Amino acid sequence: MNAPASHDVLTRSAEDYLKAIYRLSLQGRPAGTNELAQVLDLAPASVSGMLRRLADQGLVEHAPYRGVSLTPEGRRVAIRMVRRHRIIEAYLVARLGYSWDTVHEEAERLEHAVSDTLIERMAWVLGNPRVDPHGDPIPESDGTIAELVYTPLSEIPVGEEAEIRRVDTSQPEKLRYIGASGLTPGTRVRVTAREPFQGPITLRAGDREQVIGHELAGELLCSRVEPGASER
Amino acid sequence: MNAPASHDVLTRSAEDYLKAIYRLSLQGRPAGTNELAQVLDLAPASVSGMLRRLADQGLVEHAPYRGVSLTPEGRRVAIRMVRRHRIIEAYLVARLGYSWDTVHEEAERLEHAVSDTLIERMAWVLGNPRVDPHGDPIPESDGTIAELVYTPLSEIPVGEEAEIRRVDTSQPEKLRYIGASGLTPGTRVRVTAREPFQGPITLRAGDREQVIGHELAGELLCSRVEPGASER
DNA sequence: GGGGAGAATTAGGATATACTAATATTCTGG
DNA sequence: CCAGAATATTAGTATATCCTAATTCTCCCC
Repeated sequence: MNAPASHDVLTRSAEDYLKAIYRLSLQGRPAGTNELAQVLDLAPASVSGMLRRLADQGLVEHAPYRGVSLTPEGRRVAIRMVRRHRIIEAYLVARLGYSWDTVHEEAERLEHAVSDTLIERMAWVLGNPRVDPHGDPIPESDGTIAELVYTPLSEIPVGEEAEIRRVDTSQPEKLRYIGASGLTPGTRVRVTAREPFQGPITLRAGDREQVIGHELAGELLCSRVEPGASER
Repeated sequence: MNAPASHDVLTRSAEDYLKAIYRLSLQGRPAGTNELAQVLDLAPASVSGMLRRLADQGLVEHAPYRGVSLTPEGRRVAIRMVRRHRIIEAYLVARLGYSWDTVHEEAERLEHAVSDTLIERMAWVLGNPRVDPHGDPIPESDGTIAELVYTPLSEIPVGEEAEIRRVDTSQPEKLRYIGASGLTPGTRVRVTAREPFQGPITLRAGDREQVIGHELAGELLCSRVEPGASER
């Protein structure tokens, strides 16, 4: 499938570091040590140590005191992990009755243990889905990933309609709340009001009106719907 | 489900040791260090060390120079691992197109990573199967396991009929050969000849006649079929 | 019942990963 | 342009697991 790749085998830890660095790199700048430590829930000193080892293996580029970024090889590994994670999530929800707020944790462990074969079979059984249950894009097995640019619901102008495409959190409580509010990917909403200074946003989905906080709205990524047109 | 249990969490290694000790204990005597080392593919010295640690944790009873056996707690863990392993095998074969000669390896890794929830969902989706694809019994979630006593095909008298119930190997090549020969669990065979001195055994399955070695026949576990009666 | 053979253990080291505490570097505001 | 804050690294340990080599124990045979 993929992984024509390299050397020996990576440890779980190494895989987690690479995935975290990948995610932080999406912000457009190298990832910082403290930042990584926070995401991985480790002491910064531990991160420093691991970064050196990853650099020795050619997986990251580490300029001390300057941050880390992935080498092409490290990026390949990271994207492979992301593919695994999201396919697992999609599979567990579609075939084993998982809810979208509980899959993350399970996938977090399984992604390190499954074979490439199993991943490809899960993907095949599901018809090679392009997104996971949260709307996150699933990288292709060749490493291609379509990181689509969506607009946070918090930035949709009042009066406009938008379709929720992706929910950018993995916190179970948040996901449960969002799910209970019916704001899952695929839902169309119209912003009917917005209070200034990061204030709450009022929206209408179908015939249901509700108010959500600005921060939460920032995690609901949408595509705008041209009035009377089909978008995407 | 199960695991109302104990202390912290066990490492993969510890789980593997316990499973191996459990398997060896089925022979009716405590497991030896070298024996374990061989099964686990480790140096005997490493096993000695781990046994002490497992004993400290109350999972095994280790009389130095005398062998190890499981404590009730250790046995609980071991059986839990066996349940996981077998449910995973059953699921992969039933739902993801795995063949019986490739599941073992995948299950060997997954059994350490899946949650109890996932295991129970897989079991549920399959209708709580009682055996895995090799005919090995799946322990109940409460730890009950029916280790049925079967007769090796190598001991079925000439002329008698038997039903293959369980195939006692995890070697992929062997399993492929057995599968290709049609000697899977559920198959009925009649022993038509047997050469002395561990010689080959001739058998008829349906209208197909074949000869298999004595050792292989010892790994095909059968229930004898009373002529003209339904057995079990 | 003394020697071995074989089985098992201990001694001493290596690797991978994490931690805390101490130190070094970089940035930033006055 | 420098002092303190923020950020990051190094030093020194700890744990878990494995290894090889050396030692100890058990058992059985002559």
